[in-house]
Formats: sequence, structure tokens, C-alpha cells
Amino acid sequence: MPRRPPPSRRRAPRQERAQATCDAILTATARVLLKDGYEAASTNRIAQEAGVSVGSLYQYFPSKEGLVTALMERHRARGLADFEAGLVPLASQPLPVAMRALIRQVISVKREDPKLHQVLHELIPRMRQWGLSDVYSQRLFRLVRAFLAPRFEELRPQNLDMAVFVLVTSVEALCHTAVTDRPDYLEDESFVEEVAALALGYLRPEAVTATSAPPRRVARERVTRM
Amino acid sequence: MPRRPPPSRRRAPRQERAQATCDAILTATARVLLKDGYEAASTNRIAQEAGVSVGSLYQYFPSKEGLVTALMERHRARGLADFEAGLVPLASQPLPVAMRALIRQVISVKREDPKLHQVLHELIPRMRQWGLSDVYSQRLFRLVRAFLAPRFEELRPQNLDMAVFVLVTSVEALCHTAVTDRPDYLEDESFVEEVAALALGYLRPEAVTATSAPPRRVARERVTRM
Amino acid sequence: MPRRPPPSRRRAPRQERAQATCDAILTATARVLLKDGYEAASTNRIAQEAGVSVGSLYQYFPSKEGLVTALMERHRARGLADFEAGLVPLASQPLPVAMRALIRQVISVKREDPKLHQVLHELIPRMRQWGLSDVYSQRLFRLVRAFLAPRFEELRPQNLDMAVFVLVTSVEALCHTAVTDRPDYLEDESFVEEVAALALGYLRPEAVTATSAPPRRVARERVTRM
Amino acid sequence: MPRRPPPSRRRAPRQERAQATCDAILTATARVLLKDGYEAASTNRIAQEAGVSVGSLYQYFPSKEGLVTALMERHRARGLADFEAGLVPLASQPLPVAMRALIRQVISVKREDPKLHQVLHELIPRMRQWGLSDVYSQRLFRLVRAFLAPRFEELRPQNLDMAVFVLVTSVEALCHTAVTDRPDYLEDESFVEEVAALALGYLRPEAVTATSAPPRRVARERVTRM
DNA sequence: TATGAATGAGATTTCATTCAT
DNA sequence: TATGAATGAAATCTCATTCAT
Repeated sequence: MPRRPPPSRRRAPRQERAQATCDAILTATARVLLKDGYEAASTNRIAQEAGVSVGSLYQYFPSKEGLVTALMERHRARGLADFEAGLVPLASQPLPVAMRALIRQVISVKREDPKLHQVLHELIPRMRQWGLSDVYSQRLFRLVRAFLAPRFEELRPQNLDMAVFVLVTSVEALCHTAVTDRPDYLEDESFVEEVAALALGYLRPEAVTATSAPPRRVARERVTRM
Repeated sequence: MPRRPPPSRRRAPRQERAQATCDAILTATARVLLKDGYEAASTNRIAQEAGVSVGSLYQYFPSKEGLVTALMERHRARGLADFEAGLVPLASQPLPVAMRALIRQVISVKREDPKLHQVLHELIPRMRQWGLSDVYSQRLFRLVRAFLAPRFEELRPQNLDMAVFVLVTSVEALCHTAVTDRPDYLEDESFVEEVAALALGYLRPEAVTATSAPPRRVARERVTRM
Repeated sequence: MPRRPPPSRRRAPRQERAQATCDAILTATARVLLKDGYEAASTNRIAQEAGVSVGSLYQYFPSKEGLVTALMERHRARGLADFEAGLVPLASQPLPVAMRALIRQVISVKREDPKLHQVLHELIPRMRQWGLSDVYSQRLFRLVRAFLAPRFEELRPQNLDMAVFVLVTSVEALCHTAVTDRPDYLEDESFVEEVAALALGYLRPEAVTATSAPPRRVARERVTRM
Repeated sequence: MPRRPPPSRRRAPRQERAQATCDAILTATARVLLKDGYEAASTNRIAQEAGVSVGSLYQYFPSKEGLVTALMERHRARGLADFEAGLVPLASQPLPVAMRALIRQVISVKREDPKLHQVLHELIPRMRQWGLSDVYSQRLFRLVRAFLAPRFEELRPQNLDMAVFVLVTSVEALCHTAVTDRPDYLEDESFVEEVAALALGYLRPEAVTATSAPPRRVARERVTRM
């Protein structure tokens, strides 16, 4: 029996003042997480940074976990909304064009506040430990799937779900790691090209791989490439 | 001024018995990390699991950080050695063959003890916070670079370093995420094919993404898309 | 210097509505005390249960102490009134008849709401700590004393005050403990008989303790002390 | 499903020093409970009073609850042992003699440290809330039962268990309340006589009560006494 | 060298109470 | 009068680390 995920909010703020407090707390949480990391970020410290008392913090959030969860939710909801908004006008574009645009968007979203992105990214496993399922990943997955589905016929992969997994996982990792480890790449237009090459090379209809894959393709490829 | 990374070992064990104790502690650390996660893994608990006193633990390791670092080092050193060992006989193989073999190896290494892999994976950002540079990533990077360098001429990417980054990051993320989130993929031979398709499709010499790639294209594209 | 007992009420409710609120709060207090016990019963929780805001609660009661004290007073005042009402018609009854009737009444009062009785009973020491003297015990004592005084001549005990203490204390304890620990006894008519036997055996004129109680002293003492 | 009572001890002290610490903590607990009562007695305060750090306290006791429980156990175990020791030589004495001796012992035990007795007495309901069954009450009950059983034939009560309940509850309450509320009675030999009169009058073979009890006795009594 | 008792700073969380609206 | 947001002192408990034995 999986334990029900604990709520991330304790009570909805009714008055304006309360909403402001609530926001201030979340923002302060982000700031403190950035500066000190999750462990060193004490609730007292966060409250202080938000300019409220700890009591207020606990009036709106049931625990440190809940607080961080709420921040995460806010952050990811925004990111997902952005992504979706960016995706819509691309539906009718040619795949390469759309792909590059998407990659640029992913990067630009992460670059906006790289440190916060990184901190929250590192919190994901912890949230999993807390029993929170990653609904945003699932929604992202579904968005990308819906984007690719209409073009399925022209693509090489036969298993759409797996293709989405491969694409989302690899592109996400590349963008994230670039932000984290190679900020120089972010200024480099050729990086986008390379990520696009990875994605498009993977999706493209022409057979490319070899030896053990579906018979005839393999043969053709072997001849073609080696 | 970046702080000098603290040592992960306090004193090298001289006697055999000491070495055994040291190993026992590291192994216990892994066990406890698995069971309880990093935060809940107290040094007292680890010592108990190892069958020694906390005092002894602190005789061999200067701190909890050091202990975890040492475990990490042991683990990654082994992983890297395995990887290197697997890489050597593949030097002379055709790329697709070698690539599939490598992917299989990465997966099998992670599958061996998936939970431990995951726990240690999640510790990486923490170690970074501690000021430890990820030497193993760098060495992995160099290994892959050395593997690809001789074939550079036949590959599409023009920037070898970036290509290595793209490959290592994406393949690693795919294998890791599969172990974590989609264990069903691990049993599925087609998953290896897809990852291989991603890698090979990225590396292959023929242009594929149409519109983009090498120098002039970029210019054209800029005109086209922006 | 003993601190003056703090008031249990802040302001007397003037309007009817206010009286209703006041009652609602007290009733809610009882409910919450029952459910959660004294410590877990927070004033916010009580206010919520009463359907008012904490602010209102503090308009009628100066503190949590005062709130609980007021509840206690209400409860004991009612209990005492009941007891007194029951006592009046028994004044002219033979002692055994009256005694059984009283015991039955004590039991039935406690059985009415055993949990509340128990909770409030357990609060008595706390109230003592708060410096509140137990006026209701004193009034109960006086009632029983007044009940026994007219029959003093026919009773064995020579010290009326002590006899009242012995009777009240033991009967009260028996009834309370039965409600708490042996609810089965409450259904058992023979329990009433046994308690009555205890009380009547204690009060009866014939000497009984034989062997050690110095016989003649009794007579002398009567003269000397009462 | 009743929750298993939590342990009152965390780990048994192995070294002498540890035992001393453990004792010091328990003694300090008693001292602080006396002075401040349960609520105001903070674990930090207790540790300070014991001259150790809080950490040490929590090394031996798992919680404040556990700490108090352990103190209670120690206290009641001693009291019970004393009582049992006093009971043995009385087995062969005439009932009135034995009864007076027992009452004197109960009083003297409580008088030894009246405040501590009172504090611990008031903690009993709390322990019940914690799910701890009152084993010592049960053992006391059995001791008294074993004491009365051989004389059952000569006693009035027909239900031995109920008789034990009546005796233990009333005598205990009288002694306790006297210690608490009427310390003057403790100096007064006639108080012991009255309590003995209560107990012996209850137990004595001669019929005494009336109207509704077992038929013939009732009749006789009515004639005799009223 | 090994042990494990002891330390104590510091973390999370609660709740009686106040007071601006 | 009523509301409920805000306060903040204080309580319980943990755990990395030290050091006397």
C-alpha cells in the first residue's frame, strides 16, 4: 500500500495579505535553496529571508517537504506551460525546424535561472523518496508524444513511446548538463545544431543502424555505410 | 579561493586486518545508503552495520563526507576500469558493433546493483557542493574521446569534444533513466537498438538533417528560420 | 505569597447571542478534550470546533486555563446541583436506603458521560497547580456532612469530619475507578451492594475492630473532642 | 489492534559510567517533575539537572515519555516490592492486626516522598493514554487477593475479586488523598483506625447491610440495626 | 588500536496569544 | 464585535564528532 503523498499546502490563503505572505515564502525558499542547498536551508532561515515568522511558514506549508514540493510544483507548472505554449505553433512546422526551436526553448528556459534549475533538478530524487510521482514528467511525455504522433509514419522508430522516452531523456539531459557543466556551450549555436542532429538523426526515416536490427535495413546499411 | 577538497581517507590502513575493516565500513556504508538514503544514514548506524565502533570509523575516514566520497571513488573506479576493459577489444571493431557492445555494457553495469547506482548517482551533486571535481567523468570523457578520435575522419561531427559530450551525456542519461524509471526496457533488446540508433545516427557521416549542419548551412538557416 | 487565582471569564456575555457563543465554546472544549486530551486540545482547534474564530474565544475567556476552568466549573456545578437535589428527599430515609440511593446516583452521574468525567477528573491536579482551590469538593463535603450530622448519635465514628472524608473519598474513588477500569461492575447490582456494605459497615454503631482499638477511649473522646 | 507500548529504555548501559549517567538522569527527572510538573519539565532542563547533555539522555531513553515511564516503573517496582515484603510476615496474623499494619505501611510509603508520589500518581492517566497497561496495579491486586484468599471462608463478601477491588481502591484512595489534602491526618493515629474500620467493617463476617442483600441476613440486620 | 559514552549545536514543528483589518 | 493572519518562544529530538578508558 503506497502511502498517500502528503499535501504540499496546509491551507489556502483567503486574504490578500496571506497570499502575499505565501508567495514571499516560496520565493524566499528558492533563494535560500540556491544559496545553501536543501539540507542547510532551515525553515527558520527561510522564514527570516521571507521576512515572516516561522509560524507563518507553517500556517501555509505543512512541513519543509511540503514547502519544497510546492516550490517545485510552481516551478515545473510554469516550465511545462511555457513548453506547451512554445509547442503549439510548431505543430505545423517541418520537423527539423520545430526540433531546433524546441531545443532552443528548453535551453533558454533552463538558462533563465540556471542555479535554481539545478537545485530543483537535484531535488527530484528526494521527492520521489517522499512518494511523490512526477506528474510533470508524465505530462511532458504526453505533450511530446502528441507532437510526434501525427508524423509517426515518416519516422524510423517503430515504438512511439520508446522514441519519446529516448528523445525527452536525452535532450533534457543534454540541455541540463550543458547548463550545469558547460555553460560555454550555451552561447554556441553549434551546440543546438548538435543536439538537433542527435534528435533528427534518431528520428529520421532512412535506415542507419546495423548488424542486428531489422534484416533488410541492416543489409542496406552495411553496404551504405561501412 | 576554492577550498581544497578534503581528503577522503584519514590514514592508509597498513595491516591486512585494517584493510578488511576499511572495506567492511565501505560496504556497510553502501548497504545503509541503500536502505535509508544519505540523510538517514548516520555514522553510528554505519559503524554498527559494519560491526565496528564509531571510533574506528573515524580512524579510517575523517568525516561522513569523506566516507561517502571514498565509497563513491571505489565504486566509480571499478566502473571506469570495467568500462575501459570493455573498450579495449572494441577498438578494432566496426563502430555499430562497438557501440552496441558499449551500450550493453553500460546497462549491465548499472543493472548489477541498480539501487546502489541510483543512490550514488544522486550523491553526485552533493559531492560537487563539497568541492570535489568529478575526475571520473573526466576520465570517462577522455576514454571515449580516445575511442572516437581515430575514426574522426569518417564521422559527421566536426567538434570532437562536443560530440563526446553529446554521446556520453545522452547515453549515460538513457541508461540511467531506464534503470530508474523503466526497468522493463532493460529486458527489451530493442531498447539497446534504439540507443544505438541515437548514437550512430548522430555520428554517421552522411548529412541527415537536411537544412542544417556545416558552415554555410548555418547561414542559410538563419535566413530561413529567424 | 500565593498567586491570586486568575479569572476564568474575561467578560460576562451581555447579549443572548454572546451567551450562545460562550456555551458553544465550552461545549466544543469538552468535545475536543474528549477526543484529543488536554495537551492536544489547542485553542485554535477548539475555536474551529465551536465554529468561531480564535479571536472570539479570547474575547470570552482570558486563556486556555480559564477556558478549561470554566468548563470544569460548569460541569461540577451541575454535578453538585444534581447531587444536592438527590440528597434532599433522602434526608428522612433510613441510612441504608439513602446510602444505596446516593451510590446509585453517583454512579449514574459518572456513567452519563464517562469519558468526559474521566478527562475532567484528570484535570483536577492541573487546576490545583494553577492555584485554584477545589471549592466543589468542599461544598460536596459540607453537603455530606450535613446529611450525616443529624444521625451522628447512632454512628460509630466519633470524628464527623474524618468520617465524611473517609466516606466521600472512598465512595468517590470506587465509583470513579469502576467507571474507568471496570465498566462491567456498573451493570452489576452487587457492586452497589458492596459499596454500600463498605459505607454502612464503616458507619454502623457496633464496634467491630475488636482486638486493637482501645475500647473506652471512644467514650472519652466523644466527650473530649466533639 | 492496540499499538505495542513503546519501550521505556533505548539501550542498556554497559559500562559503569553509563549506569551512573542513567541513574542520574532518572533521579533528575524525579527532581524536575517535582519542581515543575510534567509539562514544564523539558528534557533539556532534566539533562541539565542531571549534569549531562541532552544527547546522553536520548541515548538511554527514547523519548520524554519513555523517560517518565522508566521513572514510574522504577518507583512502582520499589513500592510493590516493599509492599510484598511487608505482606509476607502478616500472612499468619489475625486480620485486624494485619490490616492495620498494611494501612500503616501504605501510608508510610507514600509519606516518604509525598510530592513525588503525587506527581507520579497524576501521571498514571497519561501513561494509560500512551497505551501502557498498569502492570503494577495488577500485581498489587494479585498480592492482596492471595492474602485474602485463605481467609475467604470467614469473610462476608462472596465475590473475592470484587472485594479486592473495593479494598484496594478505597484504601489506596484514602491514603493517597490524605497525603495530598490532609497531611494532618497522617500524624493522627485515629486515621489509621478509621481506615482499618472501613476495611474490616467491609470484610467482617457478621451481616451488616440491609434491605436488598441476600435474604435472611437482610432480615436479621434490619432488626438489629434500624 | 578500539571502544562507545558523551557532547551540544541546531533542526523541525507547535500553539497560546495578539492585533490590524 | 469578529476575524484569522501573524508571532516567536520554546519543546523534542538527532547525529556528526570527540576523547577518556
